[in-house]
Amino acid sequence: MSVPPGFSDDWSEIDAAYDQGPAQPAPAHRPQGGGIAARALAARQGTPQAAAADYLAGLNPEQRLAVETVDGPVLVLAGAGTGKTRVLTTRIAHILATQRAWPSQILAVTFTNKAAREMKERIAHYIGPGVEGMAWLGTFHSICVKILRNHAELVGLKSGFSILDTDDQLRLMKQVIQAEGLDEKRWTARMFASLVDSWKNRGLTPKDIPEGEARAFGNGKGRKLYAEYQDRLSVLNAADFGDLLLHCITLFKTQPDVLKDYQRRFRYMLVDEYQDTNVAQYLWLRLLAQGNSNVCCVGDDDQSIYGWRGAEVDNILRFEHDFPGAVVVRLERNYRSTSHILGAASHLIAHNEGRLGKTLFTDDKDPEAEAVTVASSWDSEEEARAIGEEIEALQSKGHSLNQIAILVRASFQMREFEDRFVTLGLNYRVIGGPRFYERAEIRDAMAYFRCVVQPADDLAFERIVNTPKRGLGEASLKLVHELARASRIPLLEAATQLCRTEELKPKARKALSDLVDSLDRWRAQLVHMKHSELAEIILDESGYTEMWRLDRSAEAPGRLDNLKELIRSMEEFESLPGFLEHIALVMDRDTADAADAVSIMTLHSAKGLEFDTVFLPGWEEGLFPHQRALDESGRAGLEEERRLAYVGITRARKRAKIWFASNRRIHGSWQSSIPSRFLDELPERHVEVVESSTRYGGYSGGGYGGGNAYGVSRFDARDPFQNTYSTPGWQRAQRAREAGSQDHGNRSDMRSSRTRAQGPLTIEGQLVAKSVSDTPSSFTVGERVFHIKFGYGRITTIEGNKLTIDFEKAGEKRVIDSFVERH
DNA sequence: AGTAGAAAACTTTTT
DNA sequence: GTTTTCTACT
Repeated sequence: MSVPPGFSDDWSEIDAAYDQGPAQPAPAHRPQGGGIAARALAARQGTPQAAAADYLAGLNPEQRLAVETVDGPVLVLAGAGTGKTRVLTTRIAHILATQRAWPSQILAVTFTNKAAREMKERIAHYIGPGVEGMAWLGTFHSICVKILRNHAELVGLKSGFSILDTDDQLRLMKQVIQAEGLDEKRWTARMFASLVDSWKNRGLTPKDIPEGEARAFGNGKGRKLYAEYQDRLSVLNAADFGDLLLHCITLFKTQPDVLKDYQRRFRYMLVDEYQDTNVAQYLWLRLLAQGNSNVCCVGDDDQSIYGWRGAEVDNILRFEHDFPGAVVVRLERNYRSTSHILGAASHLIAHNEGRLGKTLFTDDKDPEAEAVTVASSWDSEEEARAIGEEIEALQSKGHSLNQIAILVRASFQMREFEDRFVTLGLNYRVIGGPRFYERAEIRDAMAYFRCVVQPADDLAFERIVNTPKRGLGEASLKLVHELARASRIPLLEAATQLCRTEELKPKARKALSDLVDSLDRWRAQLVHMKHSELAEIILDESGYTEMWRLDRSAEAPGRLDNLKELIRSMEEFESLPGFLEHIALVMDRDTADAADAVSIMTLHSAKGLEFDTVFLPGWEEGLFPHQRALDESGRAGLEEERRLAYVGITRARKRAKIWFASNRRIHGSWQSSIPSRFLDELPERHVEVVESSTRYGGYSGGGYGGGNAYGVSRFDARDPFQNTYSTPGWQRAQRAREAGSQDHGNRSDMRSSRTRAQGPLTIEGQLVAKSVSDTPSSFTVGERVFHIKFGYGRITTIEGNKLTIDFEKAGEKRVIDSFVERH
């Protein structure tokens, strides 16, 4: 297999640059005109500082130190909004302008494609089109792929290896588990996948994993399964995400020459979001940095939110130890947010232990600055409604929707906002969300392409062999599999051979040989046909497009659109292999949406962004902090959730608006909720508790005998470092919850005295919606009741507080007793 | 072989 | 509430 086009070119160009070697690149090669590099060059005879002032101007002393300390290890602790990206990009500009290295000799690593793209754009500002020479600016994964493509054979792969997505990965693991004769229900592929992932994140190959962990899975067969899986991958000439790093590390460890080559190549290394690196990434960097130690890591321990996928905050905490003589620069001057927002965020994050500790400050002294607000609502629906209203109000005051974001903890929260905004006709865009490439139709299409490009890609073949339906069922496929296994050949090869025999039923044989022939034909066309055209032909001739055209379901047209979009985006690439790689690594599609729209996204995907106004809904115990984080990771989990909260608040420039709802639907049933403990951890002087306009919320409360669940006293003066579980507000909230369940029996009567739309009572609201109850309902079978949505009906069955009602108009429904009234 | 209907499982975050 | 997976039927 040859090197896919697009790589070989890069490589020779880089080699050329590399061979020319150090410090004095010929001026002729410099980007034409404009950039600072040229100007710096011109000013070279004069004082370097004068020339430097161009791009160094406007940096504060700390930033400047971070930029100018180019030799030796540097750790930049950059708090939120302190100009982190600016430092990184200026530093690169500085290295280039001072002729210390060629663009191709700088390794700049980010985590997301977005970050890489952004960095590239910003560097282009300084050096013009010369950025294109920065071949080694990218995500960890994309850089690893680039390296592996050139040395694949040394780690048991061929250069054209394919990169598996999670879907393929799971199917392959399932096969491995089955082959071992294990119960797939007891040992699911999903469990195995996360286990393997965690091993790979720690840089462990099958032989390295601790015996205990190896034994814990699959009746003690963990290690064997892992080895088996890796074997299958290498037979398939494929790598999963974790492999990209792992193989790279193996390569560096086993091939000193190769490592040395890269060590010399990368004269300067920069790592963004260092707090998110996992052990494997750390090892990788360590190996490269052994050459020269010109490593600059930028990060913020307070924004480490990816511990669940193997990120080691420890990497950043340990930096000085790992890289002796490291210069540590703290960036604490915040240029983004008002002092209220900073005050709230800093006070919150101060509740975490085990942080390097930074104190953000700002010069912003705007007397008009708005305090961070905390508001409450009856339920999540009303939360969406109220936030929608606030956004409309902002809009009518001339605020741009692009400057407004809603940041949620979990993606299921997004739907309610979408629903509401659709009703309001408010423009919104969901960022993150289900990825384009993850959609079934895109995957199917990609599987076709993969089969054409990589005949040995069994997983792709399996995916499309009977999509669309060709009458190739289990029985036929079993034969193909058996032959493939027996002769150690790829499935496609086995299928081809099988078609020449009489083993298959005539119908199946015809179908299979048609497919095989088509694949061969397309492969032949690959050479001389434009890849986007060929792609269209493949989808048409395979009957795949037809399949969706005939599909009468609501999604079908959208899927066809997606396929068109896929073909269209293909045109931007030189070749089919190049495109396949792009899809595997760059999961997000560019939504350069110009339209004015509110952004809706998760807190995780909001990292690195900023908005004038940020809405933070769903600050409730169990949701945020998320129950699972607490259950699985205890205190560390809580601290990570708190960092997430910190990230959320610090996204705001001018306004941060926190919300919580008293009731939320989780897993389909209503659950009452109590306010997040993080609310207790906000400092009173920067926070304003807002009276909910609709008065459902439990926040300011009142009226309920014996005190209010979480009102007034939430911000009682107290020691800020006290254990959060014992804060007055937290305890009170818990007491209120207990009181609530005891009183539960009474409340249907209270409830029936009013309709839902009028009730101002706050605590009652919390109780009403409790759907899980062993207290018997006060209703009786046969009673005639009224439901706000379904109208009148008669109760046929009662189970606890769940009623089955035969409605006159709506038919039989199961509803919670609190939503009906006697009639 | 394929489909329809029902039960079961699953819902944190993602390169 | 939704999606996936299994089972039973055509």
